[in-house]
Amino acid sequence: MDKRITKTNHLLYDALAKLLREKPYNKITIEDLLQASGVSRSTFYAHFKTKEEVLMSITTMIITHVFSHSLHEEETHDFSKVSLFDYGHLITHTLYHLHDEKNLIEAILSSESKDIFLRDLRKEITPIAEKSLDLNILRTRELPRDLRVAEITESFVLLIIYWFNSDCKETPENLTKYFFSMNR
Amino acid sequence: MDKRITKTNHLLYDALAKLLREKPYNKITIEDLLQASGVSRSTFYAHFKTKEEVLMSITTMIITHVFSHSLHEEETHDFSKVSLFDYGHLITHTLYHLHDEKNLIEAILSSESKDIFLRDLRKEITPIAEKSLDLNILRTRELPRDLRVAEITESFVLLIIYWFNSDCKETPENLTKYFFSMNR
DNA sequence: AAGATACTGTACATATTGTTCGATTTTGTT
DNA sequence: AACAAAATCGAACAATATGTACAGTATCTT
Repeated sequence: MDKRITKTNHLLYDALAKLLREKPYNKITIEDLLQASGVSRSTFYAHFKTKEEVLMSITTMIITHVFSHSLHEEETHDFSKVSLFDYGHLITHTLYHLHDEKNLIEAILSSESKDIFLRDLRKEITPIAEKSLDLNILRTRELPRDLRVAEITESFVLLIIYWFNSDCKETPENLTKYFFSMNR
Repeated sequence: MDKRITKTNHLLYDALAKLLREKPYNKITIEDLLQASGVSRSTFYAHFKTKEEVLMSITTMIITHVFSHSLHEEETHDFSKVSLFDYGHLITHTLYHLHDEKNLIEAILSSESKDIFLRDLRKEITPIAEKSLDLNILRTRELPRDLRVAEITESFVLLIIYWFNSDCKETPENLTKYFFSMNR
């Protein structure tokens, strides 16, 4: 990948993160992004069509990083033997990775762009939740499968929101405990 | 209230609902709203500053209607005696009211405006969830209070999303059962 | 019926979006 | 080190959207 492209991307990422702390996402214009990043208009449009695409690009970057070790990617393993302990460990691990991007995630979660980020996050978590059900790691409950999957997914999302709302004070280990508290 | 204002409001509501079925919320401009509603530019700005305000106005209208009989408004009653049966009945009742606005809610939930609607919905449900915890109608679990409140609130939101996603096929009574399944 | 209030239509200033293109700088490659 | 490819810049421009102002008309309330 060309260095220049990576540089431009990060200039825009940082600019958006900075702007998100100053004003609501809806009020941020592409113009603002150009100003704050120093990237020229023509360069911007060479990469993105809208500011939503910039945000989605950030989101994808974060999620790719955070979930690089998650359950659903390790297809080669024998998951019929995954224990609750392993599973908990995976969650804890994921939370630590999320913490690496604290600044960026904080900026996103404190704005209306939050919903776009969470939408992508849910998309990533949902298949993991499905697998967890199939492997009987988490209980079925007396619910339609769709609803139960959504419930598991959302419990994780709520956890993250809670965590960042309280400035990541609690330990990932504690949060993992909460997750099981919600899903046993 | 002046008839003309009500009329203008509903012209805009209907226009937004119509547009939401045609294109994503972000792509809808005030210009579009004026075209589709037949309301003049100056009249629009006499009532609203942004299209978000129109959506919030719709949301408020729906929520006011739906929750007019809910738990947190009947302060005069003696809720130390509220039974699970009464509580379930209240949920069922609320769902029936939601169904009255099926068309509008469907349009909103199928678009990105969904998040704005759900934000207001959560704001309405949260105090009810808090009260339900205080009255021991729903269990505490081993969670920080904030997180448990969010969990209860979200279970109701998930229920609604699930319901409308499946075109409101299931009965409110069934959904109420699901709600307790998630919260016992 | 009369005064108040809301609506329309037009006009206009300003801001934002999105595209184009030639000149310049940086990069990856040999 | 030199060259070709690719990315960026900057400036200019058309098209669209936002937001305001005001004079005339229609409608409501009492």
